[in-house]
Amino acid sequence: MFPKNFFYRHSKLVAPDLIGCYLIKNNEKDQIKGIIVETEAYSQEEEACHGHRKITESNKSLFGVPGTFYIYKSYGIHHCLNIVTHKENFASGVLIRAVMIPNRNERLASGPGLVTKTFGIDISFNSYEVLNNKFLWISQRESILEAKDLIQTSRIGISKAKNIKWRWYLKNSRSVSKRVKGDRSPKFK
DNA sequence: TGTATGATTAAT
DNA sequence: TTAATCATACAA
Repeated sequence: MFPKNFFYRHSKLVAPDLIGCYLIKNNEKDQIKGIIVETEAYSQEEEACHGHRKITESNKSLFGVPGTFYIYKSYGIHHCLNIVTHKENFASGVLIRAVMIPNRNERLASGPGLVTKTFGIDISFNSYEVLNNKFLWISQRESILEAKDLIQTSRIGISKAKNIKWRWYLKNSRSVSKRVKGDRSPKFK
């Protein structure tokens, strides 16, 4: 289980800790399970965060209780899944960018819009609890990951605060959306 | 009321 | 590199 205050920390601390954890969804007849291999942290104090400017109807769940979901629609097409972190009434969260198949280094969903598409996650999960959730939840990873297992780099697809390195991914995973130059992990075919 | 713009993806 | 696509934010 997660420590009591796991999500009550800065998003830049929670994001790397979510790598290796399981994202699980129960459907009527089956269950889908993946290992999180890529995350990004966002926080009110920097410009790329949706809540940097002010609270609105669409971003208000990002200001919610840590340990709940923040889901938004991107480019009018894709849903993106976040876990709210840090503290209430403060915009902060971790974007789940890629997930791989458990026990096999194979692609399940590489890209935030594909994660929600693969799992069938839409806005209806917005602001629901991450733990103690019967339909969609996250469970703790089984093994300890060390810093050498992760690559830390800058976030993708943003126009502001590009210098901040708040993106993490599992080294050697075939299910990452984009690798840094020089990372020679085998590409998924 | 009008316009610009994404925490993207897939195809070129 | 670019089109697709649309709700939202913000200006006027």
